[in-house]
Amino acid sequence: MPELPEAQTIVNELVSEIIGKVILGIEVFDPKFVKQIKTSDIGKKIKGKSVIKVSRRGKAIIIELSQSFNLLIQLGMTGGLILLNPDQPQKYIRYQFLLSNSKVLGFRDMRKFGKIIGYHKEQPEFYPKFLKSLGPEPFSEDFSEKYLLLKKKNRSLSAKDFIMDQKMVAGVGNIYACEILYAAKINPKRKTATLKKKECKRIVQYTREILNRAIKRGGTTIRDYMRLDESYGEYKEKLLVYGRENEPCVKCSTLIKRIRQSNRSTFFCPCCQK
DNA sequence: AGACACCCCTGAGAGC
DNA sequence: TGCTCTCAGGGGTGTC
Repeated sequence: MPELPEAQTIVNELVSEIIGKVILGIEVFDPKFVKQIKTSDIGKKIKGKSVIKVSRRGKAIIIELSQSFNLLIQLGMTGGLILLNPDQPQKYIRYQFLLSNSKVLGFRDMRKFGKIIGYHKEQPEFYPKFLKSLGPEPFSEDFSEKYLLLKKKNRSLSAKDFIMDQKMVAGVGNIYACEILYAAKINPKRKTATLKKKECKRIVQYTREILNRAIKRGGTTIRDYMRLDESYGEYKEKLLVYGRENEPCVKCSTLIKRIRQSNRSTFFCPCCQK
């Protein structure tokens, strides 16, 4: 399940592969993936344009092309970009780019939650809604203890739902939300209104720390996520609570509990997280 | 505006 | 063996 570190890993690897390359075309195998612009038009819009920049916003990947045309790629639950080898056909490729270096960059997504949006960055009316509503990046100065204190007010949300809210901060999903709250010693069921100043400070600190550590290890592979070259992320072995129901907490040996919040699994230590 | 339910989608794994 | 059911969850939409 790609969250910020997985998206960043893909971006880091894409940079050396596609910057400066010209897009010769796109083949769309499942038109449902193309949003905001007609599937039949996307090829015309990007053909012949070169890749200027590859970046990330939250969990999404942004490919900037010449003439101010951008592609926003949302990975969804199981999506990923991989360089394709024509000799080894891949399943679940939903669309693919043909590049000027004769390489093919494919979007692989088993469960079809991903999407691609094409837009002119100088036409605000077409600017993706998703990008407009995103909260600050976790590594930016805007994401601070002060900001959290302001945002948590008047909200009856749980701490877990709060840090997973993309409008609050961009890029934290279910796995890292569990890990961040464990490191910050905060019970995921706590109402945001009850969070103290020093707890907000810890959320900021550990959000950055954990996401950074995961990026250094190439992200987390639980089931489907893969890197550009199809290798796996190595952060999974560093997870302290996620996926560890009934295993002893590494700090106090209390068994890790699993509950459901907003229809998603939450893992936490009932003893360490107050 | 916030809270919440529901929908999208496929394969793995459990249970019978 | 093979069928059916449940679960995984990011994000959009619709309703109250």
